[in-house]
Amino acid sequence: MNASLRPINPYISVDCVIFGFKTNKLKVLLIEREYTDENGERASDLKLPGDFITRMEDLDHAASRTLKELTGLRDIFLKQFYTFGHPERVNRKIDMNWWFDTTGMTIHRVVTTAYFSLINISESNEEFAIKNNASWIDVDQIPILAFDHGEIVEKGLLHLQNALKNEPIGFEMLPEKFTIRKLQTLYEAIFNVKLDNRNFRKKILKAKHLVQLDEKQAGVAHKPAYYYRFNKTIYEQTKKESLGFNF
Amino acid sequence: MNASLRPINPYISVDCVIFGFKTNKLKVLLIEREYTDENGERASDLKLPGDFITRMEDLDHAASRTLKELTGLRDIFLKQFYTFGHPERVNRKIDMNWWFDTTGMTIHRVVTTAYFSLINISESNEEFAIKNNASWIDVDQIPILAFDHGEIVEKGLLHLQNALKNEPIGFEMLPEKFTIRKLQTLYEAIFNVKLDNRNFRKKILKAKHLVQLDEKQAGVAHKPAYYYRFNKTIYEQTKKESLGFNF
DNA sequence: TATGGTAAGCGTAATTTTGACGTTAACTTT
DNA sequence: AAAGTTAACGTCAAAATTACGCTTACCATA
Repeated sequence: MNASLRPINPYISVDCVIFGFKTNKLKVLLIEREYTDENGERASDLKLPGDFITRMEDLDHAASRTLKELTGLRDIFLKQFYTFGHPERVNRKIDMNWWFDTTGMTIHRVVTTAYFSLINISESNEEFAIKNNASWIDVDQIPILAFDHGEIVEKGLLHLQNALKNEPIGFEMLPEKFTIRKLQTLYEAIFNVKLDNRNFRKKILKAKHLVQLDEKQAGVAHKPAYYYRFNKTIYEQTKKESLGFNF
Repeated sequence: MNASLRPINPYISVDCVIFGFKTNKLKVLLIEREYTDENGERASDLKLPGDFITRMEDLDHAASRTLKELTGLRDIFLKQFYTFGHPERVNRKIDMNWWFDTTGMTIHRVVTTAYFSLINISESNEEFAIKNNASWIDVDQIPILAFDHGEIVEKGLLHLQNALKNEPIGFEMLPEKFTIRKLQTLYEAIFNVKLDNRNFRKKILKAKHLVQLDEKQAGVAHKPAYYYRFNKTIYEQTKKESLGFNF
């Protein structure tokens, strides 16, 4: 993170709103940031994973680099959603100071391009994240964040919802094999609604891209559910270009 | 446009994909750019309206400023859709030279945030645009453009289509008063499909936000159509948060 | 003045989709 | 063995979609 080691472009950064699903809740991965407050005392708050881009680096590359450094993961779902460029978006003393501390440069203004990412939280990548002072915070328990990151998370959630309405990307936050019910609770968490399990099943299976496996749940105190897997090939072949207007 | 006159931020620019509707075709407003080619001869091609942001300027502000300078219009539909930041996105000699000529600076790399805008082409704003060497080009007749602007237009069209599926913004490209059929041809042009007039009417009028006026068409060789107007208040009150998944 | 062409605007009828809910099956826990 | 839970199947009415038929009101031309 020390800019003196790398030739950064101090005008442009990327920030990642990384979503995950744990204990049936939608979570965001946030990093603890330590800084010196106005009384000269050490304090901490939370920020989004992000970084300045380097001199000749693509935005997408900077985002996936950030993700990799934080989680150890490659090739995960990552989509640009908005660029925040208000000249006063970062104007608090503690934020300016933190930039100076981490880059060694006096930075006045940064335009940041935000990405959202979907991750299947696993033990290994969670441990990896914890080592980097990151932790999964419930989306509706997010405290005041550093910079304008609260606004970015909010907008990111809206974009996630919109994306999920138009393409089946929910499975990106689940293990390879998952039950229909698990997918349903994921949708419920993201849209903050209750859905009817029978109708959800009907609707999601009508599209053919979820294939049932032979394997069932085990050890559950009820009729065990079959596991399913997303099949990208089927999805590509069967997706219809619906021209249905929603207004 | 000469940077020596204004304190620009030479790292970040905005570009506007300005859509309009003329003779039942979807058009994009492009500017003729003159440059000196590799043989030292004057040549010209087309580019998107855009500009570097100034030192303390918001991205949205830069975009609407660009729009105002080009069309004379204020308060028109304008929405950010994507930021292009590939380090090699501008690497042709003629493009680099053109930057040098217009800014007086040697510029290596620019990240640009793209907006799309919807305009009701009128005589007055078209004249205004022509004075600035701009002209309305049919979306499926677009030649090779300067910089990576071809790619930007393409992505802009996809975002326009997506936006139009989720909110009734088509009227932004029509006069205050318009017929249902005109709106239909607009949808047909944007999505490049044929629609059934009876079903389109049914669907669009089911939402209550288009209100019929007393005025009819005149001078047409068929039953004259009533004019309609978009009513924002009704739209805000009646829009429903549809949670319908499209996949 | 009559006739033909055209799009407006009304309607109908079959099909598909949605939403609410009933029911049995298959597992664990007590 | 009984109770509790969710899976997975099915039913039914209402709503939305889709494909059309038809009459109306205008202009153009004969």
